[in-house]
Amino acid sequence: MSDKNISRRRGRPRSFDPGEAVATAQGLFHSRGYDGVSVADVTSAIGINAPSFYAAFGSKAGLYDQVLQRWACTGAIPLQDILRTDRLVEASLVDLLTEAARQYAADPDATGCLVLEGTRSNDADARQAASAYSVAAQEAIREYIAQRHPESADLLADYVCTTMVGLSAQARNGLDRNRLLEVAETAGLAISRVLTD
Amino acid sequence: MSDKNISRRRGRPRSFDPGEAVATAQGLFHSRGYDGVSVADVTSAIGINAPSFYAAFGSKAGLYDQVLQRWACTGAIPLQDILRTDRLVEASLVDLLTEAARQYAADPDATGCLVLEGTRSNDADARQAASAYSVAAQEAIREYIAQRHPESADLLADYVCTTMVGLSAQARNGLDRNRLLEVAETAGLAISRVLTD
DNA sequence: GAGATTTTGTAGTGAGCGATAAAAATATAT
DNA sequence: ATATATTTTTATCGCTCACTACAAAATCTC
Repeated sequence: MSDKNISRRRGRPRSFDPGEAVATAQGLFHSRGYDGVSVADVTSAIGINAPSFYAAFGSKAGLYDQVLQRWACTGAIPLQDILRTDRLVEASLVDLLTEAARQYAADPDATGCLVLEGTRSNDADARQAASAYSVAAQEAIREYIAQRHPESADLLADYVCTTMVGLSAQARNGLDRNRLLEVAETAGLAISRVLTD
Repeated sequence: MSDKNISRRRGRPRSFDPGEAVATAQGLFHSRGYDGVSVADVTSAIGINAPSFYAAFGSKAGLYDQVLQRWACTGAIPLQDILRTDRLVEASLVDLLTEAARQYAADPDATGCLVLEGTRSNDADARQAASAYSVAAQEAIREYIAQRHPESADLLADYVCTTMVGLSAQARNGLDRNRLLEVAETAGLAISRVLTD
């Protein structure tokens, strides 16, 4: 066996790193939304021409799929760290909302939630791709609540998700971190009320 | 003075009623959003050609302005009827949220709030036009609260508006009337908690 | 080096967008 | 009847969009 297991692919080598390209595209999509970013925007940001883009990603929707995957690994709120069994459900849910508020306002050039905003695109493919992640998150939240409060799980999951959607939209409307945090904490009052009655 | 004060305009008469055209356009914009409706969609729905459209409305943004005006007169939630002084502030605000939930899910082909969704358009002009109505509504809510609870007005106005934005988005995500209503009532718990502490 | 393989840059494609020029059509004013 | 005013129809315009055909360039295998 030769000393280089990593035999480089034949042919002309790529002039760009697809991983970095996905990261760049994630920033664009988060900042301006799927519809607000053209393929030309992406290629010029990466520094490549359109054919290189289509050879690597297939289509704009294909790139978006990879951006969403990257987001799930690196950018998403870590639900399993927040929805813990070692504290009250209401404490976890309030933590989730306040963490969302912090994250949605963290970068003034990329406000709101990439996925929640993606579900509002005018492109059916992009909407469906983002919705898959959104639905999965809502279901995870619902099951977490149901473990200890099955009778309130549906309602509270709807309430928490609606609040997160509202926080994301308001972040994009320009509300700053403090105002979002106060809204998140106010929403927490309703959660406590539901779970302690 | 002649017997016909209503002297008809000279020239070829219009083949369509601009008022009805605005109503038709309102339905389209509410259903598919500003970006999701093309001028060709509007003109074919009205049954006219593009030049007639531009002669009457000037531009797509001009039509949208008239749609928003019409919405304010006929479709908006009547804040002055709901934010009354003859009942508790919390009762009015909960009524506002539940009325929003009802209205946002009333027509399955035109879910959510025309204006709140308009503020999320990719077109800067449309965004600004819709935001003017949205900001005015938030300010009216804030001032209503401030009359009796000045210390909570900023926070509660943010909270109520964030909840309404969330309800509108969730209505467009397909949540039915009952689920929206339950979310609205849950949000009301937080309002009571803020105002009675 | 010869041939195979992959990516590159150039230069487009067709479709849809908002908006318009020009002239025919239809009304009133005199 | 003629002139004037307004809207109509027809046929575009220029632009951006997502996407691609094609051949030259760059690397590998042999």
